[in-house]
Amino acid sequence: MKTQADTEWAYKPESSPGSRQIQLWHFILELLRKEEYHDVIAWQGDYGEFVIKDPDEVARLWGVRKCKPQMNYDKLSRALRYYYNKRILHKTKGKRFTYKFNFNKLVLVNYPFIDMGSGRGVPQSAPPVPSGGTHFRFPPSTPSEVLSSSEELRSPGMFSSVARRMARGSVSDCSDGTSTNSEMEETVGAEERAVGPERAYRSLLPPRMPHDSLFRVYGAANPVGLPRPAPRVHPEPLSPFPVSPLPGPGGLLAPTLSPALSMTPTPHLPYTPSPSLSSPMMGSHFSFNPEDMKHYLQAHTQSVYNYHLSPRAFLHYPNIIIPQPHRPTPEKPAAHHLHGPPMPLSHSLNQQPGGGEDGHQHPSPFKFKLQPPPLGRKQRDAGSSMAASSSSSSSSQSSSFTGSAQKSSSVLAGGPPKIKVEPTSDIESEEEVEVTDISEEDEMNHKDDEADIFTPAARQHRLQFNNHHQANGNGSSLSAPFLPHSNPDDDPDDDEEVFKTPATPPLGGASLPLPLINLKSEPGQAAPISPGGTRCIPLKLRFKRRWSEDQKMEADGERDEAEDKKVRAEGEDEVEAKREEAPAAVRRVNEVENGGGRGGGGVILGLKLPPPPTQRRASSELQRATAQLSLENSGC
DNA sequence: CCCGGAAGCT
DNA sequence: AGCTTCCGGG
Repeated sequence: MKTQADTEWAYKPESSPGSRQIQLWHFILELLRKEEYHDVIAWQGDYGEFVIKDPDEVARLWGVRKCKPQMNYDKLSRALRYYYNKRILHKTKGKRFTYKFNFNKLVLVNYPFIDMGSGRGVPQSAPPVPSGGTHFRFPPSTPSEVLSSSEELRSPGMFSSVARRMARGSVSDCSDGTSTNSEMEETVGAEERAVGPERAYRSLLPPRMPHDSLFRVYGAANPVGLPRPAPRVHPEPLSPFPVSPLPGPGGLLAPTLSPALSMTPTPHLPYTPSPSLSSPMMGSHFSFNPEDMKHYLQAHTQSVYNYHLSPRAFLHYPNIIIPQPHRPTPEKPAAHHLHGPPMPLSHSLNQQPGGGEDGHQHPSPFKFKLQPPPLGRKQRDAGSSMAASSSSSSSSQSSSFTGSAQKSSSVLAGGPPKIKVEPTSDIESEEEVEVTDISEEDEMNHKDDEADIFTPAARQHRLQFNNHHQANGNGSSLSAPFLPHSNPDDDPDDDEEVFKTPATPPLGGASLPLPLINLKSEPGQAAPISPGGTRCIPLKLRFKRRWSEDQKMEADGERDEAEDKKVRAEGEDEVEAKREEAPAAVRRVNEVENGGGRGGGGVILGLKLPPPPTQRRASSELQRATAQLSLENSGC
């Protein structure tokens, strides 16, 4: 077994063996979210894409942080490359010093609140991600990781921890993480606050902004999805992070809401039952009653599942379930299509029914699982992986579920937990052990059974997802997790494959577990809905439709490295047209920017966006701060 | 520049 | 596990 021990390390901030210290990608994120460093590294382009304007500086900073004076871009880039396999990052081909995070659902899901950069200039490319936390990890790709879940990630805790971490200064000292806790430099806080408002606006403005939606959702929804991170606790509205460095085992619920959230008009939070989904079912009579909530949730969940969202995400929250797709419902598919405002869906849930504010501590473990590593790459994977896979088998789930599940079962599910259990059939490795998320498998293989059931469309959908892989970055992955469709943009970046959130738990899970199951089997309870039997299906269909439309419109572009993809399959997808890549123009822009930036140009750039329609503007603030770098130098 | 294998460190 | 170092290759 794997059990916690194995996985723990993942969360552990600094203590874990192996990795605990700050991880490079965390560090990158950290820098990205700070204005001070916009001269050296900044979001740019597609969602999750960033450019290192000053490689040497970034490397230097990294070296400082890790106390590796010898660090240089060559080494740093190697480390970055190392992330390719993990699927945390990938290179944006054609653009120098430009990489892209594979944000996916996972991140969002897990750390929705994070706002990434928030900084002002954050382009759409900026994904909401937690920046500073060390704990925060992407989904694991290995088996062992898969299970990880426990400690921090688990719901509330996770958030809090993340938040805390965010608080800490980025570069700062070289201290190992060991004692990190104490550290905290306030620097961040101050800045952030100041900016707060701006950000907020920023987020509001952009059409697409995924984050926005997320934030909102979360804000509103927090309660919903998670056991609720302490809702009321908001630290400060403006301040992005609460500050507590250490995560306590349990306790900290810091609400780490993203600034955005706070900023956002709260109006919807509380109320707003989510128009979107409301559709048939709850629409009219939605209330915050527990029951309603339950139904609501279920419905969403189902939809989501069908969509291929990762179930895991949902699983995490036994009781509640997930936020669901933010997207407004599909009712109108056409409506602008797009970016529409993210609707609130989740928020509705948020409110926990009944008073729920209180407690909640569900232990749901958040486990993330990632996909198997890159198998594609070369020999290494190939040979070994194959072998391994065969052996794999199931193992698993048992461990994972157990605990948490029990408690909350009643909530949603009511029914028997159906969680699934697939023995991982083919999946490669133990990874699957966990709950076996179907989704993953699907994604990977695209076999999905579940979805198909519902409709062919679904299938397509998935395929598309898979195929896209890199889609343009529409970015939107954020929503993906919760919402399948959120913006038109959102596409799964691709990585969807990679990041999946595994879900967790069991129990409560019962409700969520598998789509198939749910749908079909769920008897009374499950069906939340409405009178007819329509319940989920309709929704699903709608979503799909929408999705399809969106996808087509967007057509993703870049497939860049098809390498990965090739693995998956061949098949049928292809429907959509893929654009070859972002147009040259884009590149040019980038280059220009880059060049300028590095040279001292100082230009920030801001915008550019390749993709579709939405765009955003950029802000021009930048320079301000190089001085701050000095902070870091502290001494090692 | 960028890519990854390989070895080594923690 | 997660880099860090080196390094040959494109």
